[in-house]
Amino acid sequence: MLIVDKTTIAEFLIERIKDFPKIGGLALENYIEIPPLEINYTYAYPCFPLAKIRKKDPNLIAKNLERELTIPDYLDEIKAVGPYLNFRVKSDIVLENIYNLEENYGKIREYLKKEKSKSEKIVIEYPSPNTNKPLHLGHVRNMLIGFTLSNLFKYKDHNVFQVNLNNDRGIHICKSMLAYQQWGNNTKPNKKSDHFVGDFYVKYNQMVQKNDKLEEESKKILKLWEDKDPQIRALWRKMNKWALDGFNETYNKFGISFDKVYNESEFYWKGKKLILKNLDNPNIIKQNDGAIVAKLEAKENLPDKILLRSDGTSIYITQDIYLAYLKKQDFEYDKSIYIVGNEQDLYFKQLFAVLDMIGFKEDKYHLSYGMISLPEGKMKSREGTTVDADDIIEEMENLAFEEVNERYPELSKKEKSYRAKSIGMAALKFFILKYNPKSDFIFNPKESISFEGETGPYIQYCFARIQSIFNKSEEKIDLAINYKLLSHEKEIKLIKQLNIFPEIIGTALRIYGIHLIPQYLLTLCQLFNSFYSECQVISENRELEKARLLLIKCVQIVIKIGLNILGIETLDEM
RNA sequence: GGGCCUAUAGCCAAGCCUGGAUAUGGCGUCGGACUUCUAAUCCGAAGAUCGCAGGUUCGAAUCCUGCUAGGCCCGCCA
Repeated sequence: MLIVDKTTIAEFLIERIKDFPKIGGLALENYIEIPPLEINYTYAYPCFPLAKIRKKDPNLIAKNLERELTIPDYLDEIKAVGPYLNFRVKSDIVLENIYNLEENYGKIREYLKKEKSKSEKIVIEYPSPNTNKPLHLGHVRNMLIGFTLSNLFKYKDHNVFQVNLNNDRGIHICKSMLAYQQWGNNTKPNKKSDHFVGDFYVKYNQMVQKNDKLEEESKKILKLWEDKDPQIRALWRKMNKWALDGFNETYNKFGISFDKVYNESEFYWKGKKLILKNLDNPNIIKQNDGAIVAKLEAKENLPDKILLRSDGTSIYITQDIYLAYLKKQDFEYDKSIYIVGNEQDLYFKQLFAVLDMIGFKEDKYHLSYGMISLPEGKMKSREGTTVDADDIIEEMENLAFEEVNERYPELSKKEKSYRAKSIGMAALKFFILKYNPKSDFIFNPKESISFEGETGPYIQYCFARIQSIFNKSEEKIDLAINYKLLSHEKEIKLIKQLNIFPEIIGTALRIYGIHLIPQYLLTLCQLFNSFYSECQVISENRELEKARLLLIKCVQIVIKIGLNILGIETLDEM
């Protein structure tokens, strides 16, 4: 087995071109690019830098290189096109690699070189909800990013620990509690229990408009809570359980589980000691009013940050500092990742700066994702104008059920709802994951719930179509094919796309760009569908059929790897 | 007042890290393809001053500067 990627091509060129321009510090792979889709070559070397050195026309240099270079056995062709030197990798190599490695194909470089890019311990913290209201679309994005990133690290053989932090105390919780005390009549949930709790949070915010005394009342409850008033604590435990029970149901729907769940209420005061211990640090100062502040302005060019209130009590960052140590102690991690929205960008810069300042120089990363808003504007949980996580799942599944029902009315109800669940979740997950996590986007409920175009079901459909061909074909799939037969333009494009999959996986991990995987799958499936409509697989020509079967088998393998990482199921029929 | 982010066809996005081939898809619009492996599909057409103005470069959507518009954030909330 042999790997041919950008690095391979760059190594090949560097060995043979004496004046190959080595621009400082770049990784080898950066000299080579993947040509645009319409160019039927796998890799390209642009000759402009050489042209500069040699003071010659890049077109001419490309032509000369084409003549001078002996084609290595892993390439079909080296071809000068304008100022570009293009390379085409042999189909045999690509298809054999995929067929032999199967689910491991996406990590072929590590696999073959056995350079065992050492397995790291990685802690990923998400979605860290407040326990006073149900999960909404923002949490859905958070969960999908966290889950997918975890899968991606796991796929690359890292040791991933998923942890969740329940923000289960504080004034916002007390507001829901107050509303329940006032208007709840001590009733039990008559609906999904976190929704039941959330209704009281909305109720509070409605009522506080008319009666601003409620504000004070909720502060009283907070005080009572902190004084460990038994009745308030009992109410708090009861409502928190309702909220968390509801969350767990939703986590289950997404297939998410955690290695450890932290509750803010169990340690929020513990950071205090840590801060006080660092008072000898010249940048951590006790002000005249007693508050402790981290001076970040001079050194870090960040606003100063209060670490402890003037009355000595802790604030949010106090416990986050403690939690950083706690996670290190619990997992001995190499890297700690926080999945948190971009409205907290500054907060995390400050948190990390403070941690560095007090000697906690661990590898920390804030994966900051953009907000989802609705066509009419921002979602506000206070006003209950959010897109609810459970509702959107249900809506997607219902619509998928209708679609399945329309196409295959004769199927059993059980089979219909099995497919509907799978397709509905695929649509929801893919819709959110195909966007760059860093950018904001607008969720238009009417247009978003679609099973056509750039969607999860489109990818699933592709998989099922391939499966259906396997069911019909009498030929055996194996590597004993005539690779020369795969010469149709659509086939060449497909093989080119298959070849770059491991590099996509590598880049996605390096830049935390998990959207690269859905984007890649879309292109792959578009190419497949285009191939499908032009090239008949099952055929009188047995040799051709065998060749094409192997090709689409490889497509199916890669789709499966990709969807697995996204937490999307494949269906053999749909 | 300061900081960060964003701006790509009617709409939604990819591409920006690492400058390179005619700016890539989808939705919508118009036209076409099911007696052939699943039409949740495919093919074709129309549709882009890549926010504006400069700069760097052989070459800029991509890098730099300024400007405009929008979003988010800015010491005792979480």
